[in-house]
This record gives sequence, C-alpha cells and structure tokens, in this order.
Amino acid sequence: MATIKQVAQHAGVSVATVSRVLNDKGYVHEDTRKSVLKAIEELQYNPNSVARSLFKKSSNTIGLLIPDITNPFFPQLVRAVEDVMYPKGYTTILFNSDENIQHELDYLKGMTSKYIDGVIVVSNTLKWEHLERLTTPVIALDRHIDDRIASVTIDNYESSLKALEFLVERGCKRIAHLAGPSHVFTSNERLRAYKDFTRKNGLEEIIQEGSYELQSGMLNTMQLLTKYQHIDAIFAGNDVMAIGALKAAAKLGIDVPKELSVMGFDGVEWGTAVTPELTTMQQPIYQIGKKAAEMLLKRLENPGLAPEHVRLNAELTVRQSTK
Amino acid sequence: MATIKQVAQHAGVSVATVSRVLNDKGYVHEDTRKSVLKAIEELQYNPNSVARSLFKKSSNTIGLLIPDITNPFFPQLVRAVEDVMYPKGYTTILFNSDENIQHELDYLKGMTSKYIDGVIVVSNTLKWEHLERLTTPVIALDRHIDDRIASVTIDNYESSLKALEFLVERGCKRIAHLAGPSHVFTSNERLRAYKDFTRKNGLEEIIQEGSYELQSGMLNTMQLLTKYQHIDAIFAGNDVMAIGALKAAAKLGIDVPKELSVMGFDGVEWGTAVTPELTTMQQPIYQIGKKAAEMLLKRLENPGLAPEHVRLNAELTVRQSTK
DNA sequence: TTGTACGCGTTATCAG
DNA sequence: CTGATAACGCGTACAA
Repeated sequence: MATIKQVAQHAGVSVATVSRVLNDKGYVHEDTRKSVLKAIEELQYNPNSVARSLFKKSSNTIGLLIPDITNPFFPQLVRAVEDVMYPKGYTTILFNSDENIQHELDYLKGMTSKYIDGVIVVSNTLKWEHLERLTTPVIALDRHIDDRIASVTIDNYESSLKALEFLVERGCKRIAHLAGPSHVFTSNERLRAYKDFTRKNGLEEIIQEGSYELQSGMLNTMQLLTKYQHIDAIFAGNDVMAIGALKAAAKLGIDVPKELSVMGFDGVEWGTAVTPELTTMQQPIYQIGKKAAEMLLKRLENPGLAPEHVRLNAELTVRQSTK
Repeated sequence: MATIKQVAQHAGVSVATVSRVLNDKGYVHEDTRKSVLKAIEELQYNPNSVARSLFKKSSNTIGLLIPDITNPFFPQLVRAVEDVMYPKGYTTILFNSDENIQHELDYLKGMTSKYIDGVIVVSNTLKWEHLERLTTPVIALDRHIDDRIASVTIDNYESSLKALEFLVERGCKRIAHLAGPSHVFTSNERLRAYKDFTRKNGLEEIIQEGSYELQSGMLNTMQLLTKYQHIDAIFAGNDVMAIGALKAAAKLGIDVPKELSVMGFDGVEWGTAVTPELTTMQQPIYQIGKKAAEMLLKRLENPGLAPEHVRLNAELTVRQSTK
C-alpha cells in the first residue's frame, strides 16, 4: 500500500531515483541504491501495476477466449497457456463465450480498455472484421480465421481420414459417423472427411448429427444401433460423444470392441477413465496451448512479425475400444 | 483508442462534462448531453478501465485461486463464479496454484498491486496470517480457514458417514477406504469419518492412501483387491480415484456392483461417463461456486459485513456402482 | 549521479 | 448547468 513517493521520502531521495533502482535503469550510486532498497523493504513497498499500466499502455495481461471451460477439452489448454505465460510475467484472463458472438464482442471491447496485450481465441464465429481493429496480437486456435491472423490448428480432415483408414484396416466394413454440431468448424471438417472417405471406398454413408455432449452421443448411438443393426464401427466427432457411444453399447449389451469398434477424436482425459479405454485420434492439446502461448509471446516482443500459421499433428492412440 | 479529452474537444465541452454524461452524475443540459453522446459515437470512444482503476483504486476484477483447473472438480466451480460475477461487471482472473504456497503468495501479492477487489480461494496451505493483510474481502472454499474469513464448505465428515451407512445398508461388510493425500483437508475429514465409522461398527479398517488421481486409484485398488480378497466395497476419497477403482475391478474381472460396490465422493461429470455409472456423495459444485461468488459480491458492496460461514449439503447420488 | 516536472486517462471537488 | 484543476501512482525527458 506504500507508494513510490513514500519510499522516496523514507530513503531521502526523489521518486525518480526510486524508479531507477526499481527498474534497473539509468545510473544510481551504490549507496543510495542500498538505502532505497532498504526503504522498500521497510515499507514493504510493492509497485502499483495499475499506475504502471496506465503509463506504459500495457498490462502484462493476455486474454484467453474459449467456448466453455466445462468442456473437457479446455482445461489442459488453459493450463498450457498459463504455464508458459506466467513465468514470463503475464497474467491470463479466461473468458467463456458459450459460442455467443455478443459475449465475444463484449469481451474484445473490454480488452482494449484494459490494455490487455494480446489474445488467444478459439471461436467459430469470430471473423477478420471483428478482430481487425485490435491493435494487439491475436492467435487463433482450432480454426484458421484469416491469413492475417496467426493460428495454430491441426488437420482435422487428414486426421479423420487416418482414423477411418485404421478402422477399415482392422476389418470394419460399416462405419457410422456421429457428427458434431454443424456450426462448429472442426466438426464439419471431420464430417467432410467421413463423407469423402466413404464415397471413395464405396462404403455406406451413415451419419447422425449430435451436439458434442455425452447424452447426445449416447442417445444418437442408441438410435443408430437399433436402426442399423449391421454397424460394426462408430467414428465419433469427439471423445465425449464417443464415450456416450460406449455407454450406449454397454446398455444394449453390445461388446466393444468385439462387435463394435468406437473411435473418438480429441484425446481428452476422460478417454482413459472409461472401460474399455477409448481409441482416439489424439490432439496434442497441451502442445497446442503451449505453442499458441509461445507464438503470442513472440509477437508481444516483436509486434511486427508476420502472422505465422502452424499446424500440429493429431496422432492415433490405439487403446481398447477398437478391434 | 480515443480519450475523454478528444471527445470533449470534438463536442466542444470540457472533460468534466463528458465524464458527467458518461457516469450519469451531476447535472448536464439535454442538448450538450446529446452532442457529447454523438461525439462518443463518432469517435467510438471507450472509457479506459486502467485510468479509471487508478483513480478508483478498484478494478472490477476478482481473483479465483484454485489448485488446478485440470482437476475435473474445478471447471464447474469456475463457471459458476464467472456466471455470477460477469453480469455484475466483474472480470475474474483464474490462478492455478498447484497447491504451491509460494505461487499462492506471489499471486496474492500481485492482487494488491492490481487493485483486485476480492478473492475466492481454495487452498490447503493458506492461513489467516497470509490473508490477514489483504484489505479486500476473501471467501474460502472447501475448507474453513479461520472464523474471520468467510467460507463456504460442505460437511465432509458427516457426508462420508452417510455414504458409509448406505454401503452397509446395502449389505457391504468389508469396506476399504481409498484415502486421498494427507495434506488435503477434505481428504482427512473423509478418512477420519471412515475410521470412526469402522470402529463404531466393529468393521475391519482397511486403508490405502492414494493421490486423488486416476492411476493412483487404479493401482491402489489393484493392491487392495489382491491383498484382501474379501473386500466387498470401496469408499474412495474422491470420484477420480473411484473411477480408477472401477477400472481396476474391470481389469481383474470383478463384477461391479455384484461382487464389489464402489462409492465415490465429489460428483464430477466423469462419474456419469463410465460404465457402470458411479454412485457418489455428490457435492453441489456449481452451487458452491455460485454461493461463494454471491457472498463475495455482497461483501464487495458492503465491506463491513461480518464473515459468513455457510455449509452446503452433499447428497448421495445412487447410480450403478453400488449394490 | 540525482531531482523536477510532466503526462498517462479518469473522476471529483469547487468555483462560477 | 459547466469548466478548471487536483489527485491517483508511476516512468522518463530534461536539467542540474
């Protein structure tokens, strides 16, 4: 609660001198330096971040805009971002948009007035025109928004193809797809891959659209399984739905993986909690967050940098839910 | 990026007047008011929060200090807090301490200099002496830190007793306890209840200490089950370990709930994802967060308030993992 | 090597 | 009803 002025007084110097020792800038005699340090100690002085921000027009804070921390995909991502930002002196502010564009815009607006230094966004609705006016660096996750906005993504299309190939390699012949919601970019990519794959391989196309939630995965699988009894594999749009599929199978007395193979997508921790453990196309979630944070850091230090676009690889993790 | 000064100039008035219309304070003629509004609109003026904070010594921001967002207990809690704070104009900053006292203290220190208006903490290490110096309201979650610090908790001891009673009602005779880490308050309370319960009912005391993690739950259950083959129920210190127990049972070919009942504690979402679904002593996680946020809000508006201590009830949720 | 004085963007007080 | 102006706490030219 002490101010720089009080420290100055206490040490018998001017505020400028205190500021100098605080920031190791300019010359300051070793003796006065010591007495200042002593005063700081005695008064338990702590520099005021707000005043500093006002002057610097920077708050050492970044924003992390995600749909919903309650979605098991995000906790790890958030951790990764914080793990790299905090040691560098940055505080990260989390924001749940619920995919609501109005919330997103509100937040973006607030950022500017808080001198927030940068943002990492994962959003299906934000476009270039919304981000354009920001003077701070932006990193887009999960989805490439615009060439002018740096991004870190994975190839949902290619990865889905690989997952599907694995399924046929293991002898699956009738693969259904539990698609995610159609307003979600990644979900569409996975669906597109499924469609292309089945067409190219002359497989039957069986699609059921869900909502990326557990219940949805379960219910839709029940429908699928009762409607088409010959299905021998399910490729789910995400792990949570895949786990719902596992539950449905258990409920119907269908043996996984003997009678039915289930493939997830994402690699969330839940997948290891269930029995059988979920085979999945695993995104390097922590790596994605880490990479994004690192990119942001780089652009914070060097604002002129051209927008980088990195694409990480998802990796098939074979566990127990597939043949 | 426009400042109040520019708006004033643009509207041909003084900054004082602009400030008045901005904050609806004091008298201002309707005509000048309109022209100011127009200027604001034209310049897309947005008040600068940092400058405002500096003057007001308040940032409309609260801190939320938790061990680890990656622990499935916390996402819901965080959501609850944000859901109540945001509509009231507060931003919440999340902080993961990893139960590291040094991190916690660092963070607390940073708070003061950022004019953060209040904190919600869930910590096993923080004591009165650490919080004493804060001038902002503090709410403790999960654990009662001191009478002088408001808190919202549940009765871990009583609830554990109830869970245990349920198990014996269902005919379980040899109940083992998968205890949580001993440095965690809630974990000790649950353990204490187990000890008292077994003693009072003349039951054998079988305790295995774990770390609240999935692997730990599984490994420790394996040991337990191979070492004491007569166990017919496991009372786990938390849901995650309980799910680990489920996995262990599956691996050993032990039927849950026929041969073994498994009882969790917490009520995290994972519990509904597994098969069989987990019977658990369910904490009202969202409610806890909501209540804490509401209490904080109340104390923010009325700083003089005496510290309130509310205790919420955990509720037995019977699903499929118990007889 | 050190101190003075101004500016960062707001709000509030006090004249007018 | 409106306008100067002094804070808020800090960092940095510019002088000394």
